[in-house]
Amino acid sequence: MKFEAVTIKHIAQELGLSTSTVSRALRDSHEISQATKKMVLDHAKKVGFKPNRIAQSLKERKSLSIGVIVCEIANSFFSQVINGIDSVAYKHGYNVIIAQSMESAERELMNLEYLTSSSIDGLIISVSTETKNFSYLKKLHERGLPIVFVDRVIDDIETHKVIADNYKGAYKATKHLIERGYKKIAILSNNSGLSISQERLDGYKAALKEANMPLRENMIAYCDHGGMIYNEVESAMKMLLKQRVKPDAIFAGSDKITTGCLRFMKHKNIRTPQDLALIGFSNTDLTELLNPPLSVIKQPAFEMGEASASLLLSLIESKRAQTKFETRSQSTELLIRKST
Amino acid sequence: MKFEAVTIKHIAQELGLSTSTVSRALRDSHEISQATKKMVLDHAKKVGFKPNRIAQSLKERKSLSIGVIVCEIANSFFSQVINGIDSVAYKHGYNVIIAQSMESAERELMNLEYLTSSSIDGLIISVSTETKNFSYLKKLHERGLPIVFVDRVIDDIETHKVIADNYKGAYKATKHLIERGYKKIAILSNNSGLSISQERLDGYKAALKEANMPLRENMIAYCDHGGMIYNEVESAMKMLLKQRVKPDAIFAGSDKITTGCLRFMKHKNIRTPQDLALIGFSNTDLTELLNPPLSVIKQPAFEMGEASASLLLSLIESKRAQTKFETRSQSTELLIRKST
DNA sequence: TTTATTTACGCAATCGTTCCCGACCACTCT
DNA sequence: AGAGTGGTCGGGAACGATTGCGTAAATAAA
Repeated sequence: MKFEAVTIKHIAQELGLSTSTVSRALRDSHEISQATKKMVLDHAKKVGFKPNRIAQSLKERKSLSIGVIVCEIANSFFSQVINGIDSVAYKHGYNVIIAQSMESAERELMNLEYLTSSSIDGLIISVSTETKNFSYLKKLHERGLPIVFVDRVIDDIETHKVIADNYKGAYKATKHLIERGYKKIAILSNNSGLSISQERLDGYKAALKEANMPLRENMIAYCDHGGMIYNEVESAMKMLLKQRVKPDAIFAGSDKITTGCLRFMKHKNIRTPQDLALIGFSNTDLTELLNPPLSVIKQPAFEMGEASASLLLSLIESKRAQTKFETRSQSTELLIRKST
Repeated sequence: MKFEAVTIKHIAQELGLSTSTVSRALRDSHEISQATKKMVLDHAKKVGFKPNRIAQSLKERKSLSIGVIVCEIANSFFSQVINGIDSVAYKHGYNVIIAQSMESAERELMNLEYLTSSSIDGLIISVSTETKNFSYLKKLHERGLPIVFVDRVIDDIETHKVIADNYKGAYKATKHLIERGYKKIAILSNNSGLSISQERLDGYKAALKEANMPLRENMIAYCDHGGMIYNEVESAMKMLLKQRVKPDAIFAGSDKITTGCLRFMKHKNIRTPQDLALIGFSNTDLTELLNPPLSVIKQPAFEMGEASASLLLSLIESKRAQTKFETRSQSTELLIRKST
């Protein structure tokens, strides 16, 4: 079934004008008389004319849409980021096309190929945990596609990046645990290949070092898919708890890892914080309602989305190729509650 | 800055062929020799040719993208719905363009106008709480735009609809409360203009009636924006608790109302379920980790997204105008935990 | 009155693909 | 030998909107 739209050509015919005149009248060109303009505008309104954006895109060589690739929409952090992106894009008349990688490099690549076949003017991406090969992304960037990284960035590609201050966030969380008197602090990190994982790990290490506490390698565990699969968290936790020296506190490196961890403790009847304290990165607005209310590091997700959209739009709308790029690091918030 | 793409014309020139031949070779037409096909395909691959989807859209009069309008992405129910939509759309080579109404009818209309200016082939929408005037939507539908409603439907418009079995869900929840011995069951409903609100209210009433319990009008309160604003929930709750006969149980009509309600109780130090029981519609996967673990009615959000996308695609791809439409009602799940 | 300038509009090309017509060649069949 | 038949390919017109250029009429300047 077809959706018959009214075009400029219809208006031209019905009014006995040329398409050029109609087009110019609609765009309020100075070379069209007031009388004609009014006639065209009135008629356009009457028949409900809406310019065909596809045709405009083809002509203008831009689509007024931006692509967004995240691992998963149904993740509080990313949905908030998208919300921020959308709010800025909407204001500037851009569409947001969303694709999910589901933490799969293959799917990410397919989304990338699909989105970039001239249907987006720019891209905001948070790479998947699996992504090891950036060549396609790099090629796109070299060929001039405006790209902004958010959260999970790729150092090799020089462009705008928007991140949370992961180092400081992790540092603050770890320091908080130390101040609370915990001695054996384990970290449940996201995939080690991710920029955020490294930064958070560094923050963790720095806090330990500052307190002259030993850095034990067996206190570091990884969830390669960021906790998207619960099993991953479960086995990592089991591994940590099997050690001779068991941790007395856990620092979790992502939203899903944090809640997964809490879920694990609940299943195993591990009391929090008496048996094991827990703090982690998380952006759900439900943390204070949890049992126990979770101490968390919260990222300014919405603001990060806004920032990346602004930066992307500035890239898209700048006339010449940019050479100066910025990395915006936004500060995290430490919310101390009952779990530590 | 511009992203210079390689076109069919470039390939034609470099190979000394016409654009028609190249186009046909790429589309594996029978009227092109194997030799030429191979040559074109190889060269296309070498130079990284990707057909310009905008041009294809213009020519084919379809964009291979579907629009989705929901009130808010950062809402667990809707993000799961979108996830379901995306999974089906992706498989069929469609893009998903997401817009948020933020429960504002005005914004919904703007999104609608924008998306439908020939840039989407079909629409999946869950109307905003504010939407009272469906005329624009109706006009679009009459003009042939394939539309599928999900969750919040409009009865007046005849098309496919995907909903949860709200009546039964609410009935089950209320009945559960009754069986637990609660006598004064209040309902905190979403905006009364919404289809889902009516259905849920009806389920609630039916359960009361079946148990020969009185239906008290002052046990019914509304949150006009579905709990998106916490204040709304707060004042509704205050109103309910100010009554001479105070409720001993609350049935909350949406995700945000449910958690908002729990938040309110926590702030006011109202113990759950001793002072006041709570059950509600919710789709966060954190409910069992809450304090107390929440009894909830869970909707098959992902599946609802899948279903609406399938139905929409069948509408889009059907040759002639459909006249027979279905309303898929998917059953909800009652998860009994500690809050009741 | 003649020339210069403005005003107001139309023609046609363009964006990248697709596809309807032909056209041309090499065969095959009467 | 002439007509018919496939097999391959190119020309060119779409799709809908934009825009440089050309030009007629209207007006101003000389």
